[in-house]
Amino acid sequence: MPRGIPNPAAMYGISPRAWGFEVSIVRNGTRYYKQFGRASYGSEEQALLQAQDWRDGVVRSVPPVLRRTRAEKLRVNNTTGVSGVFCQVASSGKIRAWVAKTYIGQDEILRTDFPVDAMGHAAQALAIEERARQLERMAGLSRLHPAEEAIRTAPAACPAEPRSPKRSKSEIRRCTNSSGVSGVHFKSPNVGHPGYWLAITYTAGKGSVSKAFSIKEHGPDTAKRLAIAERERQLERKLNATDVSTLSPRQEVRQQHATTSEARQDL
DNA sequence: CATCAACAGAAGCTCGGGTT
DNA sequence: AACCCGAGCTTCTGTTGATG
Repeated sequence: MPRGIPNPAAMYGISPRAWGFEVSIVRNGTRYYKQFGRASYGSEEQALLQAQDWRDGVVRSVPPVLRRTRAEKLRVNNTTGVSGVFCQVASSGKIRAWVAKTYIGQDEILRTDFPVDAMGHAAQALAIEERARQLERMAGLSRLHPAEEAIRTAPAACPAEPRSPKRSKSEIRRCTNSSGVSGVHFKSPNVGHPGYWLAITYTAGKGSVSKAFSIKEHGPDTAKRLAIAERERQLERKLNATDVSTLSPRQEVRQQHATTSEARQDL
């Protein structure tokens, strides 16, 4: 999708990525973003559904600013101190008129001139008053994406399709995984060796723990089963040890980020 | 000119698999 | 069992072009 052209409604704020989908929506200078990987949610469909759910939550909980609020905000190039009011200067440098101008819509732009010749010093005050009247006619919220309003005003319906919970990184099975279970692989040190199944789990800052189950001792099926069970125990120990008090500053920031994201989702 | 959607990619974490 | 490297995945920030 070329830049500047809005996505179709279903994909509002959502960009497809090689690994899944990314949601990115900006409200009043704050960017709300979250990524939904295929691997984390089980399938492309689940990743998209959950991306849409999260986006809808953001759109509902953070509405655009009022059009009037936006119109009243002073731009850096404003020279009069009142938004929508400016003076028209003649080529001689003399102020010709004070003007009140308000953009109501594409086919309705309000504009009233107050010539200084006819009205004298009152022209400026009259223009400011006129601008206030013009703003009275400006209603509603800022228009953003064509789909924004429909999403915001639609009731948050119960999803027809069930949502699968997000998996932790440790639970994600890479496309290169050969065993079918993340963190469990078959090892064969050399040609003559019958090999063994290895359960291995990495923990940031602590390195990895691993345990091997020899084919010679347990047989291929039992060794694999034991490795899978060991991997589950390793994950359990890892999750139990991941207490907030033990997190590194960076991890803590991430944890807080995730929490605020979820809180937003609950709004 | 500010704000937004859409896009792009760097950086860091984690895992798989080979090797010792 | 441990180490190492390359690659997958996530997080986060920067850029571009449209719009009002």
